[in-house]
Amino acid sequence: MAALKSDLLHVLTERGFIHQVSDFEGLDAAALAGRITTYVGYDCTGPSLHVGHLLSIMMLRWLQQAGHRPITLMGGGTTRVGDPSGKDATRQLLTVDQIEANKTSLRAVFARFLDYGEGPGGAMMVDNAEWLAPLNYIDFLRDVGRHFSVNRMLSMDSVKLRLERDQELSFLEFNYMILQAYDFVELHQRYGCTLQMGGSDQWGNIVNGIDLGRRMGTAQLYAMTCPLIMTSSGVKMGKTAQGAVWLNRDHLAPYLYWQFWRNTEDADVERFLKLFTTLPLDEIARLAALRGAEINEAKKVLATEATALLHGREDADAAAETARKTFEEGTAGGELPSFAVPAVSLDAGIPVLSLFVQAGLASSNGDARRQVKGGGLRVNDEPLADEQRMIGRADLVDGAVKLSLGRKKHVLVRPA
RNA sequence: GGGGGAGUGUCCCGAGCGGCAAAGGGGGCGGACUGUAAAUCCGCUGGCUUAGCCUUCGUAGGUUCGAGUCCUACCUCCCCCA
Repeated sequence: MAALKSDLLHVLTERGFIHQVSDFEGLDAAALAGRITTYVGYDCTGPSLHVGHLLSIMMLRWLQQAGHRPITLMGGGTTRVGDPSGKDATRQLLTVDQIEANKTSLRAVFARFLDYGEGPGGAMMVDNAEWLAPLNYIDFLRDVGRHFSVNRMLSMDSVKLRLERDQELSFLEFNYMILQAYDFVELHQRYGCTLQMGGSDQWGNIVNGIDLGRRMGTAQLYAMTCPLIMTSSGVKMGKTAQGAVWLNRDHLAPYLYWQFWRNTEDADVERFLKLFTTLPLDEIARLAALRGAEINEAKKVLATEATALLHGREDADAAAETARKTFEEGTAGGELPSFAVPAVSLDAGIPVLSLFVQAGLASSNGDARRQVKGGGLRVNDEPLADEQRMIGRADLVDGAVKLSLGRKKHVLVRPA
């Protein structure tokens, strides 16, 4: 690979964002020559994005920073079809209403990372339902479908894997790659978009778009993918057993988001600082050099910076302060998750077990009971030994009762 | 259409001579040790008003004192033949 000349590829490379690029030199030259327009597509399969999406958003952010124009493409049309990539089985088909609701709910997050201003480098939000929904079947087959070879489609990973494992692949899903390829061409024709980025599982779909573009006479298009992030222990990042690590604050409070980053494994700290914060590399190198318990300082910086990008500096600092009070002072910080109980029932007294269940720290009374036996529950930092205990007004400390499961999960119960 | 095989604990994989709340993993949660890390060790992992009761093995019936296990029908998936 020749020395990189463009800021764009330089930054993305040294921060570890790049997994594959279709034509490194060509893209480098294009980025150097002028403003390029790039898109990343987001399916509307859920009500919120999660940390798995963050990598591509950060790429768009750096790209905009380097003077180029990002497009966030909402998959209002493609989600009605469903991407088979990386999925074992057909997903439940979402209704159009659900997709629309999801789309609305996803939008806000992007504005935290990208500038949707009017300028030539301003980001754009586009929905592919705009051109996919009105398509006429016969026309589409003749104009676009004729460029696709079924022989080749069958050899694509997303299709091949399903066939090899004898897993159902509906004709509907089989069409997904055609629509995504067409999106790229459409975005090129409408907005001069020449680069599509995405996760490494999107490589095949993106390259299809480049091919289709060539056949339909667009300028040279480019593909760039980012790596699939696994934690050092080999788990796909952001998929906890409780569910995804959501970006929308009504799905995951800033404090809990901060906690997610704070609990990063030592071995991942440097990589995550590069990918998920905008700190300069020499600062990151300094933090990553910390050893032993000192690396916790780096984790706090990671947590605060990553949270600040998404939720703002103020909420990030508040989360950090709450964590400090909770974990270093052993008191209760104000940003801890809280849960309100009617004042009258508090006066009457509430059985501890059911209180833990209501607070979401136990899934059933039996679960809570087991946790008591295992020594995992605390009330106001006192280990809970008596599962019959009643919680009442007398247990309020500074207006709240602090319930804890293990050392990390705390909920404040307040009268309402 | 004909022949064969499979569906087990609402996270997954998976054993299961008619006595089964059902082996064993993985994952998860908790405890110990630590640094809110990793590794390691230990415990837990259907519900309840917990010496007991209730609900679970694709669905619905049946045989039996007793069914995940045997019988019948049906559903779904896979393989071979057409």
